[in-house]
Amino acid sequence: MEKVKSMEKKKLINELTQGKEFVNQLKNQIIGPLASPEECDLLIGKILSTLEKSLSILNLKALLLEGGINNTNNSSSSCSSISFLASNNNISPKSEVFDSSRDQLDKNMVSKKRKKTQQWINQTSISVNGLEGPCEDGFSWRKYGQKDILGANHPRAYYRCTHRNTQGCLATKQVQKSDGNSTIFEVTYKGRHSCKVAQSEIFSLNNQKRQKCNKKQKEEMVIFNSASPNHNVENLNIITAKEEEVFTPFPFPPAPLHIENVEENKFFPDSMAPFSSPIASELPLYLSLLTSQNDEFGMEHMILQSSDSDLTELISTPTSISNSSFGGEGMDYEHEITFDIEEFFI
DNA sequence: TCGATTTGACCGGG
DNA sequence: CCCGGTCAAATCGA
Repeated sequence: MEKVKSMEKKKLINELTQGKEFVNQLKNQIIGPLASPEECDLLIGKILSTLEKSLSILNLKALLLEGGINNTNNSSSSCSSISFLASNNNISPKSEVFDSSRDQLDKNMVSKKRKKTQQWINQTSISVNGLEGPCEDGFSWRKYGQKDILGANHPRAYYRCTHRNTQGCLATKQVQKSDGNSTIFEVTYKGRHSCKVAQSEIFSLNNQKRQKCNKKQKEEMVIFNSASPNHNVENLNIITAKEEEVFTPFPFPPAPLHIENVEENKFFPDSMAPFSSPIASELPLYLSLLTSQNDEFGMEHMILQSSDSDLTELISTPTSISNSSFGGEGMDYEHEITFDIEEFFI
């Protein structure tokens, strides 16, 4: 295990160092008078590649961690279950769901009394042209409640999928302004979209995004190059938010992120499991998607969280083709895995 | 008129 | 009994 850690560390450092070099080269290309679009494109490709490899390594690490927690090291059938802490800035303020789930985890060590639907926490910071609000995520939501939460400065809003009645889509989300930074919205997704409308939108938008990906990356590079040297995350958020109308809204957290109890992998036949092996062939594509999402919506981090899902609720969800593509229903989540880069190599 | 939002009431877990 | 989550009637607005 220690050897594996050491190797991963070296690989990761190597990849990140390479990436840094490529960025420097790109910087010189852009600033220099002989900037050629082809070379920039090539460098961007290299940078993305190193980042993807780094993420792959991080994914592998998370899987190993999960195995350690589970004490059932069947990582070959596990899905990645990572909380992405993209940077140390804007560390998440205390997340209630997160903490309660941590309690849940502790309790689960003793008993499995209560089951909850799976949930994700997505922090967004959007402040564009004086307008503030959580970013669009590609789905249509209907607000059904608002509640003042004890100890929180801001009320929590409850949304459910607009297609709940028509298609029985049981996805819900909760939106709450962060206590620490009122421009940050903590969005907690619960359940899974089963509505066809939303998913077809997502698929078409994702396709559009892939086509425009390269072009967009160039644009971002230019934007960042012209930005002040000490631009921060807020800058990023503003830039990415402005691009929202052009690029894909943040889709519902994709299935491969879900934590899955190894023993219950029956919901993921091998042929369907997005991470049937720690670094599967689909991984680069998936990671590419993932990083794109992060870029576009300025997520300071995206905490993935698993808890026990409500099996009965999930079973009642109408089945559709796209359901399976979103990761299979009825998974019974047992564990919460958080991923802290700082502790990564301890 | 109809769909979305607001908001007080209600429910259930802890 | 407290608190988070949901319901549903009232209200809004396009």
